[in-house]
This record gives sequence, structure tokens and C-alpha cells, in this order.
Amino acid sequence: MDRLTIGQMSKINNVSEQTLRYYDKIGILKPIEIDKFTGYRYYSIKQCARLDMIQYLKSLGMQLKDIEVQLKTYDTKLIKSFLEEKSRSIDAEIEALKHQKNALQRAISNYERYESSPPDGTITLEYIEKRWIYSYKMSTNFYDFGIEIYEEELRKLKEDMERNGLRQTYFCNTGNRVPYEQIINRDFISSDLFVFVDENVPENLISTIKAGTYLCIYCSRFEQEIPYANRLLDEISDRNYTIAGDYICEVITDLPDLMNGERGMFFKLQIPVRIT
Amino acid sequence: MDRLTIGQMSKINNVSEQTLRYYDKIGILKPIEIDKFTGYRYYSIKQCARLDMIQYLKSLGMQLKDIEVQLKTYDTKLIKSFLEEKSRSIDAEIEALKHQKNALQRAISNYERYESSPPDGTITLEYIEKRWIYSYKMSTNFYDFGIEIYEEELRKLKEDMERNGLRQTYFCNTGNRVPYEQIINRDFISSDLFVFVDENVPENLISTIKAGTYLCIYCSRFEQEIPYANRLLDEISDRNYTIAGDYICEVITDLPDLMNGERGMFFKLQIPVRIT
DNA sequence: ATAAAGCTTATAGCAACAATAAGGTCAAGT
DNA sequence: ACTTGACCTTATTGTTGCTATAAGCTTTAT
Repeated sequence: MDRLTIGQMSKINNVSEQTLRYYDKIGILKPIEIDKFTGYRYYSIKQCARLDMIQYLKSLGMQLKDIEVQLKTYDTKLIKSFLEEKSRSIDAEIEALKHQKNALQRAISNYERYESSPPDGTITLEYIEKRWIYSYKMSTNFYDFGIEIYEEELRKLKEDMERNGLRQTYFCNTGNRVPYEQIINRDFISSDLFVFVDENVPENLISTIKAGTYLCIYCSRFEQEIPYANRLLDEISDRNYTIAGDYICEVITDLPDLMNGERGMFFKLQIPVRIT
Repeated sequence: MDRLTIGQMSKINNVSEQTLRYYDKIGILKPIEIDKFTGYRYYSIKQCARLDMIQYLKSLGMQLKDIEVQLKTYDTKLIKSFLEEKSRSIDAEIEALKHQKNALQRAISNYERYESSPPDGTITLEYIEKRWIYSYKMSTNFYDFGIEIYEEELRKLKEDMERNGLRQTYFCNTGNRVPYEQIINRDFISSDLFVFVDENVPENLISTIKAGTYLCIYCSRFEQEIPYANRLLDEISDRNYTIAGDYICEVITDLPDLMNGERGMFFKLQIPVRIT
């Protein structure tokens, strides 16, 4: 029982034979004997100690090649610093995962919001809570041009976000604004492009949009934004409301919404109003 | 500006050219045009939308081939279930990382304990807190045999642990016991082999070792356990102490401690005593 | 005309194995 | 002695999402 075949060794240690062959190949655990004629590997039961150590260090997150170095040098200083470093990097990983989880939740709720949105053309009066945005000043007024310019400006926003370390995951919920001074004259001049964010973003990077009552219209095509926005303004006059702030065009994207390779968009156009 | 080269496309989207070529190759984002003669790829700026979606889904943890399916089918049911599943798996990952962090901390403290242990042969009187162990009844008394049998029993313990879902990471701090009834007669018959665990292990799997005052001796070689244990028993008589419970042989492993390919062991032999 | 920048394909590498194929060896039973 | 089935061997490919390199062609600017 002192000479174990690879199959026996694999069974008593709960590793696959492939793994043992792999360990042999990379030199991290070589059998005590290899039959010259048959090539059969034979292990000693004492080698389980080394395998234990490999598995132990592996379970602590060490890579095989680092384990090899470790088992060669027995440099305990090295391993301790590795462990401490690893402990820190795990904290970072946990943080990252929490962010990802957050992003997933936002994606799901965004999706549900899309699903439960009223049909194209619906006008609603809604109270909307305070929102946070990360905003980028536009260099060109895309209303004067087409979707290409809009895409270009989006690129710039995205790049800007990346520079400031903001996650891609916010990019599914964008919007743009036309300031109060312009919208009251039906002058469509977009001042900035933004993404809606949450409280995980550093305060100095974000600004807010005040809570309030908004008259909204839902719109499912890019080209129809302006006609729909005009309907919204007409409705405001008809109802004798007054405009109370900037016009907002919010994009609510269905997750994989691409039609003919283009961005498929669903908009919620919003104007804050005062009801007298 | 409607036809972008791969370099331009890569710059405005902050991805490498290689990545774009790779996406082309796997069919997830194909350029609108490829020059038949030069093979140059040309993209439309509208394709940024698709790239955004790829990056967005990727950032949510989706794999490229799943993204491809998604972008082909637009099956929103599928994506929602994916997101929910993913959200759960992230919880599991976070849990696993927390365990790993815990294991690292234990590894570090175990290492420090090893480093600060007194030299071989030292006898100490120590108060030791309550401890938790996961124990495995031995089928053979390894004291009658050698290290091979000990290794075999260790394999069984390990397998048993694995069956019960216990982490490898506890395996660096093992021990065995000789019951009170035997040790008072200097009968070395080991009843069980165990690993020291912490409070993260389900209660039904573990047992405890009572807190108490122990006379201990430190020992650095496997073959010397019994002579050293006898010295400990002699010392107990000399000091007029009485034995108050089971004899414990605890293994304190230095992390990468393997000498000549064998397990290098450092023992702390312990007998609980009553001082009259 | 020439150089620099930009593009192409093709190949290898990463990490830690798992899966497969095609074939040789061992132990037990008849 | 022979067969069967379990067990072993090497070699190759695949996994994931790219990055890096080499060798060579194209475009753009001077």
C-alpha cells in the first residue's frame, strides 16, 4: 500500500487523475516513481502532505505557479505578505461584487419600468422624486442634426464617465435637458446629456434634479421627440399649468433593445409644472 | 464621418482594436462594410448602440456568447431570468469570498502562532479557551503503526469533511485525542482525529473542547510525540496535579512546512489538569 | 517619393484544468 | 493461455475574453 497508482491517489484525495497528471507536468507534484517501461506513475502516501498543502494554498486563492515557488523556497515572509495582500484584494472584490449586484437590481427595475410603461402617446401627470445625475455639457445641439450627432455626443459622455471611474452600468438610463429659458419659447437647444445615477457615486461628480410634479408623455421613436414635446407644451397651455423648470428627455431602454442595428429607444418626456 | 475605421471606432468607444476584431470574428459585432480588396473594416457610428449594449450586458456579468444569443433573439423573458439568476449567484460569490477572507485571517493568525511558539521541549501551563472541533472516529490506532497509517486516517478525515461541505481551509490545524480513561494509564489509544474549526461551521457537525488549564509541551517531531507525552505525564505527577480530561495532540503547521517531501509537524501536546 | 501611421491575417499565450481519442498494461477469472 | 474489463499512457483540443507579437499590406501626410 506504499505505492499508489494515479487512480488510488486521485480517489483518496478527491482530485481527478487529470489534475494529478497536470501537476506532474507543471512540476508541482511529481510521483516518487515512474515506471520506465510503462510510464505508469506511482505515488507515496506521504506525498499527500504536499498535495494537502497545494490544495490548502489554492483554497486561499494562491496560483499554482506561486505555490510552486513557495514549496521550493519555504520563504515564510513571502507567504505572509501574500496572504495579507490577498486579504486586501478580497475586500476589493467584495466591494466590486456589491456594485455589480446593485447594477443588476437597477437593470431589473429598469426593465420592469419599461414593461409597465404606458403606450406611446400617453400623457400623464406624475410626482417624481428627487433624482441624481451625472451630466456632460454638450458641444453641439443635436436637435439641429440627426441621430449620428446624438451618438457622437453619447460617446463623449461615455468617455467622460470612464475618465471619472463611473461604471458602464449606469449607461442604460440616459437623458438630456433643455433649460427653462429655452423651453418656454419652444427653442429646442439641449444643454447637457446625462445618466441617472444613484447614491454610490461620489457627491462631487453629480448634480440633482428636484422632486416635483411633471407632465409627461411617452414616446417610442427618436424622430418624434419634438412633435411629442410640442403636444406636451400644448397640453400645458390647455390645462393652464405653468412651466416650472427644465425640460427633460429620459431614455428608458429595454435591455436588449436594438432594431435594425440601431438604438431602439423609449422616451419619457417630462416638464415640471405648477398647477394653479 | 459616417464610415469609421477600426481605429476610430476603437477610440470613441474605449475598446482595443483587437477586441473589435475579436467581436467581428465571433460574430457579435460585424462592421457594416468590409473592403473586398484590402479587407479593411468600416463601422457606422450607429453601431455604437450595439457595442454599448454588449458592454452593458458584459458589465452585468453576461458572457459574450450569451450576449450574442440575446442580441439575436431579443427574448426579454430570457434576459430577466438571467439577471435574477445572476443576482443570486453573486450573493453566493460574496458569501464565498467572505469565507475566504475568514480563512486567510485564520491562516495568518495560525502562522503567527507558529512563529511565536516556544522551542521544542518547552513545558508550559496555559489557560485555553473553549474550542470547536470537527471530529472523525478513527478505525485504527495509529500509535501502533507509523506515519503511513496516520496519513491514511487523515485522508479519511479529509474525505469526511468534504462530504459534509467543510472547507479545505480548516485542514491546517488538526489534532487527535486520547480519552481520559486511557491516558491515566499511559495507554496511547487515539479515539478520534479532528480539525479545529470556528463558529461558521453548522452546529450539528461540531463538538467542543472545554476551556481549562492545560499543561502543555511543544514538540517538533512526529516520532517524539510519545516520549514527550510521557514527560508531560511525569511532570504532572511531580507537580502533584491531577489529570482532568482527554489528552490532546494539536498540530500547528507552518504554512509551507514540508521537509524531504514529508509533513513537517509542530505539535502542542496538551493535558487538562486540576491544581490542588 | 517616402515615411509614419494604420490596417490586415495568423499565431501563441493566459489559468487550471476537463474532455476526448487512440492505444498500451494489469489483475482476475475461466 | 486467454479474455475481459478496469486502469493506465500520451497527445490534442477546448474553455473565456481577450492581449501580444510577427510579417506584411494600405492610406495619409509631407
